[in-house]
Amino acid sequence: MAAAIRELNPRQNTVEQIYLILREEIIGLRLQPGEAIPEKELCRRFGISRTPVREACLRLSYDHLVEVLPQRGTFVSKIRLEDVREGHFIREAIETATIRYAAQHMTKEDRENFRQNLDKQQICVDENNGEKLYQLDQEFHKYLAQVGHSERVWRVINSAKLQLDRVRKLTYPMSGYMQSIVDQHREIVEQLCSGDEGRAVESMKHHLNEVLQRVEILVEDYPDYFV
Amino acid sequence: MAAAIRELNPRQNTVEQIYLILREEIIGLRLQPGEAIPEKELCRRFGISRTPVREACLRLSYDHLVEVLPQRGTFVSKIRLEDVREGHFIREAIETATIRYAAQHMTKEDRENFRQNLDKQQICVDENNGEKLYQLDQEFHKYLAQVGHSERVWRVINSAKLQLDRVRKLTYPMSGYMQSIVDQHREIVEQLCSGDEGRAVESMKHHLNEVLQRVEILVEDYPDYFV
DNA sequence: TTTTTGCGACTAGTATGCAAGTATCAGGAG
DNA sequence: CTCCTGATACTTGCATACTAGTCGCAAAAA
Repeated sequence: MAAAIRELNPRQNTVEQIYLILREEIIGLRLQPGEAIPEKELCRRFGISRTPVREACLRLSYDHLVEVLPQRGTFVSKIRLEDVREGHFIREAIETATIRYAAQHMTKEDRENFRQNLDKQQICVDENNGEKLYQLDQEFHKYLAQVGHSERVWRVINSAKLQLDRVRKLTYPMSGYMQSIVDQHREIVEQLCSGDEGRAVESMKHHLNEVLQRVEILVEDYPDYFV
Repeated sequence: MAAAIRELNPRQNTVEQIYLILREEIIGLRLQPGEAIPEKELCRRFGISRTPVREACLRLSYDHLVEVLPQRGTFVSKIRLEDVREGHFIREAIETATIRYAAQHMTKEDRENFRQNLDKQQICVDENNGEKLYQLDQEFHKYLAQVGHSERVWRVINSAKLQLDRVRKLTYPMSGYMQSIVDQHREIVEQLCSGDEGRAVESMKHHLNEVLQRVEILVEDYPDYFV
């Protein structure tokens, strides 16, 4: 396990900071599925006591990102394909609803923001920058969910796709896939802007489904990550 | 605040038990929106130390059922109508998707279970037993979500409607409303069983929307519960 | 050789005390 | 009378110590 010590801001909520750091490392696969993460080691790493570390681990366990086994240890959860599929089901349901909602509530400013986001995405493809594309991808879907809504809708979507996200970046190197993602995003935006709600929904479904399909293939290549 | 001491099972996870008890009391309005619930008092009440109490409160705060304000106190959250509406949005999106899914995957056993549940609901209406109807209502939607899925889909729906549930029972006394709920449930099941997917979805939307409408009225009658 | 048993080193669960920030209210200044 | 100030009694955040259960290995028994 990585031993890099990161500075925490003592002014901010310690638990939240630890939680975000660990979550990011689990999703980024720097903490691998099945790996043990003893609380004591996390204490040493962050230079704090067990209490906030434990509370962060508990919160991660609510997200099903770690499993806390009493008197045995804390482990990064392995990925269950069943969970990925159910996350997809939930995500598809909400995201198609957000598409319908956005189609009717989008402002000129929203359109402009989407266009700018898409331009940046294209640059990432050209520069083969997967990490940045992932973030812009997140922003894209987040912004879509927030047209007319608070951050809460996005948080539900985000937590539904957590398990998927853990292996999603592994699919980026597939030939032409990053470009394909951006093309699909662009299609969705164009259909939204032209008011073609029905086709925008279908494009979103197709987009999400392809993401799922790509991930399901990974079970063969990375069997250790899955249950 | 209620001071009843409840026995905890020392064999089971303490935090989980506290969490479930408090959640149930918040949703049942025995702990009222805005009310302070100092951790120390909960310690006395359950006869345990602050650590597990605190962890339960943290978890409740992730559900937005309480607000933990550092150095100030822990309070039962007031209800934001905006949150109720967004919860409705999420719930409607997922529950209509579950209807579509159930329409295609329902077994004979499922049909029978729905019928039995509906019969019990009718008895509750006849006996004017709102508490029991609430539970059967929960079971109804839970069972629907679990046709072909694990409990996880239901948990997302349930957490989306948490804020709504906190005041939902207050609408039951409205004249004829309990019967109306059961009638709507019956309509959904009938359309599902006859394979009329589209109309079942519309019935579900109508059902959920009426629940929302009834709750929105309450803001006037119980202003203290809302922000 | 194989199986059983018990000790030791680990783990998370819980209790407790202190640190640090906030609200309240009494008392004094203006 | 009004406003400011400071002591005090709260609150939660965090650190630490202890409890209790699990795992693995070594040594003893079969």
